[in-house]
Amino acid sequence: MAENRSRYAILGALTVAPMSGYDIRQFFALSVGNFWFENYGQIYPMLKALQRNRLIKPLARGPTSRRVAYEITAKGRRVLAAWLAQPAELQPPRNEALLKLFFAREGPPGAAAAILKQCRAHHQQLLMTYAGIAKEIDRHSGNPNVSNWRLTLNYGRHVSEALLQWCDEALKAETQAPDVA
Amino acid sequence: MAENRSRYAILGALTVAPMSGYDIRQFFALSVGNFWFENYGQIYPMLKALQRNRLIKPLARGPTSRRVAYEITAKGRRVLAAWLAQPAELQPPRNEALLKLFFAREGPPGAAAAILKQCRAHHQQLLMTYAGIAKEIDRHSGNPNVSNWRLTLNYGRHVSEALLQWCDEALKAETQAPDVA
DNA sequence: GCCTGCATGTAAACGGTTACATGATTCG
DNA sequence: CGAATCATGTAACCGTTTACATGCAGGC
Repeated sequence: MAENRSRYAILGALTVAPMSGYDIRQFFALSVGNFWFENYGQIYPMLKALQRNRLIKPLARGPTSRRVAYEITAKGRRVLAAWLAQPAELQPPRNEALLKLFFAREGPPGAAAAILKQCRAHHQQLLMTYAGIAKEIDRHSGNPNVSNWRLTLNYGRHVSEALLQWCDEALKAETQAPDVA
Repeated sequence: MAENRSRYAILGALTVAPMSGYDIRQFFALSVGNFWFENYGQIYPMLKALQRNRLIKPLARGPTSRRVAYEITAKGRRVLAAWLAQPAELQPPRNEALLKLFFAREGPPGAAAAILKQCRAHHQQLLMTYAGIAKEIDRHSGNPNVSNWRLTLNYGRHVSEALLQWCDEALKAETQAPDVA
């Protein structure tokens, strides 16, 4: 398995602003939910661990609030930077849709077509979501991070457009020589 | 986490031919290694479990060999078909490369460019691998599965071509407005 | 005889998800 | 007051990887 990426994801989130565990989850869900996610079961224990290693430190909290926000330390930034300098893991090892398509002949008639249609709808939906995100990004021009936001957004766009085309080609071939014996 | 897909992957492999645990690992590594993989720690316990549930059954083995091959039963085929009829999980939740790009400004100068170059080389390499696989598939024309093999192959081609283009666009933008402050 | 590949397996650790428990705050 | 949301956390479980252990078979 890949090494503990939640550690770096959380450190990265804290470079944007000091955050609580709750904030961190919101951050991932609302900003980069299309390619990253963290849940509480990872976040809270990791915050404790990062604090023990002095990679983050808690900010003083108001006496009325339970909320504990953390900020990244200089050491934390170094650890994050070292990770960012490493090559990334490209291409996840498993793709369930392709596995199903590979064995589709063993499924009911039209199983392959069903997955292709599901895939098509999925990426069409994604492209609409991306269009919304693009507008959102445009509203923050001036922020030094917009170029990186557009970068990750364009990744999704390229992939979804390519896969829409793939679905269409495959569905066309499917109707000409269908699975149904 | 997604439900136990190793179960179905192994059942699917056994529809191709009766196989031993060793064979199954080879099968995934050599045929669909670009989008699926199983290791022994999953395979052998799962074979026992599948046998207990009567989804597969061991073939008689020669007295000289330790090798135990399994074949899928009718019940096993039904279970596999039921799974194939279900919608697939599209788009894995985590993409490490995009996470790194998203926080690239926190890394050393040129961190984003380094990842983009790595990505470019990766997909160029993949496209060459795919060309080899295409030739391999052509050699099996007549096999009823070739259409599905081409389907999964084309998925990879579409994605890699799209991402090559994405890398080039991104690297071009990068050299115009580099990360290096 | 030795090395490579065939072949089967297990234990421990790790990463990640899910479900649950608890209670404060805020707003209508 | 009640509902939604803020907020923190834990325990159990599951899936997956890694490392290890064992030994046979075939070819150089």
